[in-house]
Amino acid sequence: MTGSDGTEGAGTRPGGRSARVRAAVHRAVQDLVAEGVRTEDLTIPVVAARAGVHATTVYRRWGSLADLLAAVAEHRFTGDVVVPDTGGLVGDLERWSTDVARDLEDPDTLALMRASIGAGEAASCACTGDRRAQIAAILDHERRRGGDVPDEDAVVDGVLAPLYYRALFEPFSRDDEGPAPGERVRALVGNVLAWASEATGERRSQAVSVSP
Amino acid sequence: MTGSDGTEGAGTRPGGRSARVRAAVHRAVQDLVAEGVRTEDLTIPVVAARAGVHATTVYRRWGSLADLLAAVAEHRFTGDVVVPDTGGLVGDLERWSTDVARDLEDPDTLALMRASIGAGEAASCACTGDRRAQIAAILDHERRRGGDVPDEDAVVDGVLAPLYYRALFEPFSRDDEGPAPGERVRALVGNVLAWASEATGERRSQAVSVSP
DNA sequence: GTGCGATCGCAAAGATCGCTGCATTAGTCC
DNA sequence: GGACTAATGCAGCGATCTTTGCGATCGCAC
Repeated sequence: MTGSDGTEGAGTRPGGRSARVRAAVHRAVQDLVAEGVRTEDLTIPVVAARAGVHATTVYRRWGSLADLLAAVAEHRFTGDVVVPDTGGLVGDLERWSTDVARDLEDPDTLALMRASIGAGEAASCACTGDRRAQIAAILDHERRRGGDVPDEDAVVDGVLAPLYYRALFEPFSRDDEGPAPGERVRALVGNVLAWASEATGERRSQAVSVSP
Repeated sequence: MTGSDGTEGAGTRPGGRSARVRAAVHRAVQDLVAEGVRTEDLTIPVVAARAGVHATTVYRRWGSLADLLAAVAEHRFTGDVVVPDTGGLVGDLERWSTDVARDLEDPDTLALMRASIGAGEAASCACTGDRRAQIAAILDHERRRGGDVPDEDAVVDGVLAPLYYRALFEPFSRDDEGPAPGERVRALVGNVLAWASEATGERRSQAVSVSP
């Protein structure tokens, strides 16, 4: 899911040891966060010790914990979901949304997201990774098939936002009552597509397209 | 939910000085966060100094910064929005959503929310305050008027979630292009009500009610 | 008004963090 | 294979945080 293990390969010397250190530190952050280490106890010396790396290295390469978390979040939330191609828009969106929802169900992922959000705006924005790009790709597929597609922002508002909201602010209702995850995702996708097909006529840019 | 100024109102002595200290500390946290103090620089001694209170007091009463932030967030995000009564469901929802959106536009509020989310699950959930209760109240008003109302979860998914998502993960698009805040809110509310009126018949519990 | 107990301020000690020189290792280029 | 240089390890320092014990203050009940 994470592809290769190093993310900022653009450095001047991305060779063997640097990549190993980076991977170890990233892994350490994810492990610690997953183990439920409180945000205030998650400090650079702790991360360094877990990674088997000297704390100085972490200070020099990432500077602050916020930057480190941002890097880890960006590395974690990009490229982990492959854009599906089931042959139809409904299938693509449902499959993709299910993948996203499953990702957000993971307590480790959620913990990393919380920590990143707390670290600041940059790390926060990194949590959505390339979700918009994935949506755009799915819509483009369908558009090339000649189908009518909803607005990208409509998908963000109608599918992505509810998934993230529930994951963040109502995590308790995960295994309580309520519809199964798959069913919930299908309902959300269905609603978005219903607006779209309904608004192909006049009020497309009025009721559905609610953003840039 | 505690009504008075203190969050842990169940204490043994909620009297004058304790209340003053609590208010001063809460105020200090909000002020510091509003001033853009980085999360890693927001420490208990700093808060105490700003509040004109000894750090020991803060340590003893709140223990950790996470708990303090959780208390402040809960205090901040409850009771700040009065449920409107404009005489109709559309007006009520639009007015309430606009209030919520305006609240989320405030950088201070946003920063506090970020810090709280980073502080843990409890503080995170406190950020939504009694939003669900407010929605339920609005829907109840309309129900008593005899009107058809959408599901509470439909409003959460269709209005609340998009507002929170944008505020958290795409704060940059605040004053860029795109529709005015009011227009955006109206579009979201319009969509939710469109599903509802459309689903009054058969598929109410299928397409609209996507959760418990 | 008086007594009790919770709460707060104060000062000092212990612990941890974050940073800065210097020596060493290990990629990378020729 | 050899030289060059980025990247890491190491030790130590100052600053800050966090805790602890004690006296003083203030709110509450009688």
